[in-house]
Amino acid sequence: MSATDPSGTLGDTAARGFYPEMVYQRLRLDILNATFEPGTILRQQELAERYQVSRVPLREAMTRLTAEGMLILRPRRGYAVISLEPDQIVEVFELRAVIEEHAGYVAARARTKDDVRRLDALIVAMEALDPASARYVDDWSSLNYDFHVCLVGSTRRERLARTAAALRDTVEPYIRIESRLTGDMKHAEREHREIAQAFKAGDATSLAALCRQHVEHTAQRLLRQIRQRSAATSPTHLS
Amino acid sequence: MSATDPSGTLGDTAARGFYPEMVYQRLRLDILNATFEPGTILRQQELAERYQVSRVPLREAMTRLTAEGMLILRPRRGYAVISLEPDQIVEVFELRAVIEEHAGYVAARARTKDDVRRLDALIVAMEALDPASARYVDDWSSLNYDFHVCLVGSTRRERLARTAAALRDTVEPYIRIESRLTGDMKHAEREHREIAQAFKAGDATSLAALCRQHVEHTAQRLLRQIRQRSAATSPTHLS
DNA sequence: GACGCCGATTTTGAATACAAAATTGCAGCC
DNA sequence: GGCTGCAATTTTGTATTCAAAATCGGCGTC
Repeated sequence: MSATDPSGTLGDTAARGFYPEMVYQRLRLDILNATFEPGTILRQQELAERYQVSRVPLREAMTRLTAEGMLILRPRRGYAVISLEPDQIVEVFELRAVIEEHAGYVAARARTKDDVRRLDALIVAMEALDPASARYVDDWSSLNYDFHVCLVGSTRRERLARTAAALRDTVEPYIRIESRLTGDMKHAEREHREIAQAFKAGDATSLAALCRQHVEHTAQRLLRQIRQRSAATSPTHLS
Repeated sequence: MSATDPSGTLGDTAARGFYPEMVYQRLRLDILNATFEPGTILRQQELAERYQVSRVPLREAMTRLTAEGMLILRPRRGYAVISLEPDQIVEVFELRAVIEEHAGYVAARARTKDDVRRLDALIVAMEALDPASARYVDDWSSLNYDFHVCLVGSTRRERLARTAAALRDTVEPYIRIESRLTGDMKHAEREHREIAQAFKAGDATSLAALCRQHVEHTAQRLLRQIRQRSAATSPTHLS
């Protein structure tokens, strides 16, 4: 799976100058970063100009993102960034828990020395970031994303990696939005170190459990934040 | 999730006369039925004529199927029906085992009386088919497909259903090809009855285990057939 | 006889053009 | 004041068109 094709949907060619792929990558990042917030309706003309292509390759990228669950299409109305209710976020995390537990189990057995080095390097990079920097949360999120890619990629199972990525992508905007508000990455970093340890040791049972817990804890933190914030935003009926 | 939108990728509208959706449905069935066998290169002009649309909506359908893993795109070369090595088939079934076990657990708790009736009806319909009929395997496969849709649909979890469907779809052509060769559906029918029983009883633990086993057994039967057949086809090196 | 090169043909990718549906804004009415 | 209906505008979906890349086939050469 090449670096420019994280979802592994293309064949073997490098696909230089293949517009749909490039637009897909850029639009995908814009959604993950919540540059286009959940619920945003995406005007085709506008986006085509943003990415400097015609509507044709743009629509191909949107179709792909729709199939992956990051966009929703209402025919003749347009595409919109998927907006998830708390219930749906829970659903995605439950599925992720099941799948990434499995991924952890497989990864502990299939991983190479190189995988171990890469994962460690990512942890070092994350912990080396300056929490006071303006880009802190975004940089951290990007590395954290790579951390998960590295982990499931170590399974050497294309389909598993794709499935896990698609699910992660749908909740990633929510995680980033809340991360920006809290700025607290320490909980995740502790869990990452535990995961890296079991990963290096090749302890499949432990790694599976840790991966599941990591997903569950992430869900818990996220949902707590969302509920707190929605309680604060809508003053409820007792004004 | 509407009957015309099994993958749940569209919004709420009925999408009348929306070509990409129609073409998607038809092409998808043609792949599931192995009308286009794994590895087949799909010529766009030819297919557009087959489905009576221009290449534009056809390509949209193909993009979607590519994202779902049923096609593969090699840019500037064309789309082809995905062709899986035995290893990859194993991978998909392992993932399915994990996911459908989870689905069984959830379904046993979320299912309605109507779901139970529908599942039972499907079993009755399957067992009522005439094994001597020319259409037997195809009709049975179609009902079997609905059986699984009903089961995971009973979880009321869109995302889970979509994920499970996408994985099933990639191996379905192989199952149908082998089913046509053997014509033996009895093993699956016995397992279906056990599943329906736990489903009706709402026994989450049993249903989860049965779903996992059903997937595993299907994989075992399929792979045994494939290996037998490939051994018979290629006479190996000892001529 | 096999291999490689070069032109003709096919096929895909992308832009443009057009048609149809949805949205917007405004006027008139209750 | 708010609602309804209609026209103008916008926006999407689809066909057509064109350009570029890949494939195919024949020819010559080794």
